[in-house]
Amino acid sequence: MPHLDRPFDYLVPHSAADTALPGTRVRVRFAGQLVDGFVLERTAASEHDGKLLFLERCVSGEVVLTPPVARLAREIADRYAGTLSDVLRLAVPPRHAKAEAEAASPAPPATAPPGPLVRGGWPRYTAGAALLRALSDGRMPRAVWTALPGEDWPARLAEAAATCLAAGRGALIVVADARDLDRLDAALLRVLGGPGHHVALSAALGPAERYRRFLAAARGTARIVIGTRAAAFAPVAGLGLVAIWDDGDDLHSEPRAPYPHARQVLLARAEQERCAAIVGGFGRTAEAQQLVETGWAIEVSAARDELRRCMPRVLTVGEHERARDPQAAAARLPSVAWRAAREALAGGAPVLIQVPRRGYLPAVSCADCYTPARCAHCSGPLALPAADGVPMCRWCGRPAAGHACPECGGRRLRAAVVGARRTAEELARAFPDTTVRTSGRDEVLTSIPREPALVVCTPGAEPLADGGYGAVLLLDAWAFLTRADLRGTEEALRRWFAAAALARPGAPVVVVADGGLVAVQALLRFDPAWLAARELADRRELGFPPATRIAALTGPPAAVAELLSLAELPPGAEVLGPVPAADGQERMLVRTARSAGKALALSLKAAAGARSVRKSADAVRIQIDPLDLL
DNA sequence: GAGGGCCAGGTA
DNA sequence: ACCTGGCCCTCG
Repeated sequence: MPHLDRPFDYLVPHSAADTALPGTRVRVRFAGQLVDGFVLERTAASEHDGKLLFLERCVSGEVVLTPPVARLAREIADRYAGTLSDVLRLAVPPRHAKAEAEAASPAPPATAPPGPLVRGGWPRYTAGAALLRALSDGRMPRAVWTALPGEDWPARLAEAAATCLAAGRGALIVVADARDLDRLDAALLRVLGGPGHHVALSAALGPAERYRRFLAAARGTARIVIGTRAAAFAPVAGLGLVAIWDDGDDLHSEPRAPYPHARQVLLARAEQERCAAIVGGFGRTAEAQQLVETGWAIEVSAARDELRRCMPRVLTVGEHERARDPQAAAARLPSVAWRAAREALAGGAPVLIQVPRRGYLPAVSCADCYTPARCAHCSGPLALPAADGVPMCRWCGRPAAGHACPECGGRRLRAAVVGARRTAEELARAFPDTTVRTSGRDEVLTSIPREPALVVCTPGAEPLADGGYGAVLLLDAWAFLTRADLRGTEEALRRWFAAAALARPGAPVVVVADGGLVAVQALLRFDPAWLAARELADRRELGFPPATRIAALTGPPAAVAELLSLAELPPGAEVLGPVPAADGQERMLVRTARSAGKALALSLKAAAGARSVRKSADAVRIQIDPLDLL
């Protein structure tokens, strides 16, 4: 409960004096019932005037909530207007007694920790060698790292972590998904020369294995922890470095209350534990740019001539050229893309084709008047799941067999957006002798061999190609940029860079979008920093995060209004809305200066506490700087 | 969330 | 005199 979000004092019986140490789990009687808790601190006296109860029971002597993590969780709860226990649910995995017992005698790492490291691939970057040197000296460098195209980023991060370990400190690296985690895991095994020094934490592990690995970190057996977003809270003994890869990926944003973002958790941690930080990616977010512009972090990116050496050759096909291109009308590929693909295949290399949408025809419109085809029931967009299928609503799933256009009565449909499956089908016809593979949500390919093939993928599912792709085609690239949200441009570029980074140096990257678009310009220059600086400037102008702090309050209108009436918002707070949200709810926004962000969150938390204490019905969701706002 | 005290307004 | 519901508070 938000109004109960504070520590409570208990007496420790003599029998528990050596067990109930800070960070252990206990059971206590609270308001008459038995509840779970963590020991936060042991003190000689209590400030509480009333009488104290004894701890009911020590659950285990295992220290699972180390004092630094407890402090971190408190700060994150405050920043996101949430409760400590909400954050702890994310931070500390459920206990698994068997795992705890069997791991009682931890198997130490098979190999000795690595010595001071080879400088690896970092000297290719400005300040790269200095970054490693600082890590190895145990200092706390902070870097926004923009990786070169084709970079073996898992190897670089593994080198940074190993350098920390050699200097006697731990490291924590967070990636977006299981695929990236596997790659990083493999890189660490290589660089560290074997298992034992590191653990990989992810939600996909079973409860026993998850807890087992968590304990290896908590006990300091494994000094390097890698994982997906929740690992940002993992205990790491003597933390020397936190790092996040691809911080623009939506997956770094936790979908459960209080909705923290892994980047922010790690940055808070770097401050609190006075350790080094690396925010890396092929692209750059406005948030990372802000770290550079405020001087919090330094920029680690390639010198221009180093970039030129490994940069692909970016070509654009705009809408005008497309319209005049007879082949484009007939098939999916503009002739520039067609030629690039053919040459790459002839040279024995695979070709990557990124399509923004999966499925067959994920959006269709009237063949006569181009009106988007919508569901008669819920107005959702109609899609064609297969060549000979019946159109279906993408929102409610109802088939729309008898669809007739409300504008002109036409019954024929045409593609409004072409999906990955349909693209693969068309390419198979256009290149009859070539293997066509697909990689998307349903089946993601990790890597493909060094041989001619067409690889159709949706963003984020690009397989690695041994030796790199001979050409990369970014089809329907404009589709990203028509998204109404603010992050559309940044997101488009992030995905294009991720795909283009897999091309061989000098190989063509064909982007089907107008060359005048800002995102396309950034791709042509291969300069994510330039786009990020523009993005950040735009956000400043519009008053959006990270230039400001915004809280989104979502719930039934009366509940949202009540919360706002109870909140003592910091001076200068600006209330915007309401806008309708799902299920008859509505959403209000509260905007403050960044410097008032903490006060904003605390005031909303206090108001939520007041609502909770008066047992107000209907929850209001409080989100700080939510991604879907942008 | 549970339990309890307090008060207003009802009923026996 | 007693019951009920709403309101508000505490919980160590």
